[in-house]
Amino acid sequence: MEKIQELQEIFLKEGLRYTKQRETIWQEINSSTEHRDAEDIYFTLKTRGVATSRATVYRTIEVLVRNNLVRALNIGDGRYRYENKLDQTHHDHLVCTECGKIIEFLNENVEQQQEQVARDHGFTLVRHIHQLFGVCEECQKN
Amino acid sequence: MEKIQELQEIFLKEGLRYTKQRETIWQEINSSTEHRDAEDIYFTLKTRGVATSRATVYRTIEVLVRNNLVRALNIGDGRYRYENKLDQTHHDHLVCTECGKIIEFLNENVEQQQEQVARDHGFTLVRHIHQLFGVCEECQKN
DNA sequence: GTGAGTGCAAAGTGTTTGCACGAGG
DNA sequence: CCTCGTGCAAACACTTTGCACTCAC
Repeated sequence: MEKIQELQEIFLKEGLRYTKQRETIWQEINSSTEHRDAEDIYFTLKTRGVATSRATVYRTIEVLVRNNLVRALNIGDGRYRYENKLDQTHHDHLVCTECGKIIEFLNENVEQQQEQVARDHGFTLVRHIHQLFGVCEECQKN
Repeated sequence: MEKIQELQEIFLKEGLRYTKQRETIWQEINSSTEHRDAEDIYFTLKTRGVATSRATVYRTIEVLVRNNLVRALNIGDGRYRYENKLDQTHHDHLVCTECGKIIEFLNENVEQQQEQVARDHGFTLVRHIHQLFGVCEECQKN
C-alpha cells in the first residue's frame, strides 16, 4: 500500500512521530467510504487489537485534520464524523434524515455562486459547509 | 408591539401557556439581528431581572424552534446560535472566522441547484445548511 | 537517552432530565 | 384546583486535559 508511505512522508515532513496508533486510525478512516465518529473508530481499533484510548483517537484525528489527511464533518447531531481526504476531491453532503445515509455530491454551479456571494460581501472565502437534509428513495417507501 | 400578540396567539393555538420567561426569551432572540447562544440569552434575562434558569432557556427555545418562531444555527463550534424566524425570509450564512460576524445571504441560483441535486439522488429535500466561512473586509486589514 | 506520544481518569462544555414547587388557565 | 412550566442540581454525551509512563527517533 503506497498510501501508507505517503502518510509516513507527511508525518516525517511535519516532524511528527509515526506510531502504530496514528497509522491505524488513519487506515480506519481511510478503509471505507463511511463517515465514522470517534467512538466508532475507538471500538474498531480495539477489536483490531490495537491498544488505544479515546484521548489518542481524538488527538490523532486532530493531527490528521490539521495535516489535511482527514476531514471532519458536523451534521448537527452533536458529534463529528470523519472521512478520508487524501486523494479525495472536494464535495458536499446529502444526508438522509431517516436512515442517516450520507451521499457525496459536487455542483460546480453552487461552488461558483459561493465565491460570488463571498466577493459581494468583501469576504475571502476559506471553507464552507453545505449539507442537504432529506429523505432518500428507500426511506420514502416506508 | 403587535408581534407579541402574534406570539400569544401561536402559544394559545398550540395549547402552550404564556409565561413571562417564554415571552422574554422570544423577545431577546427577536430584539436584534444578532445570532446569540443559550448562555448569552440566559445572562441577558438575568440582567433584565427575569428569574430564569438555563433549563428554561433550553426548553423554551425548543418550543420556539418547534413552532417556527426561532431558528437554530449550528456553525460547527459546539454550540447553537438562535435567530428570529417570524416574518423572516429564508437565508443562509456567511461567517467571519476572525471576528465571528455573521452575514445573511440568499442566492436563488443555489437554492434551485440544491433542489436539483436532491432530485438527482432521489431525495425529497427537507432542509439544508449552507454556511460560508471566510475573512471579512475589516479583518483582512488587520 | 530524551522528548513526543500515549493511556488513564478527571475535568470541561453545552445540553437534557427528574423532581418538587409554583403559577397560568 | 389541577396541570403545565419552572428552577435546581444531577445526569448526559462528546471532547479535552494533566500527568506519569513509554517508545520512536
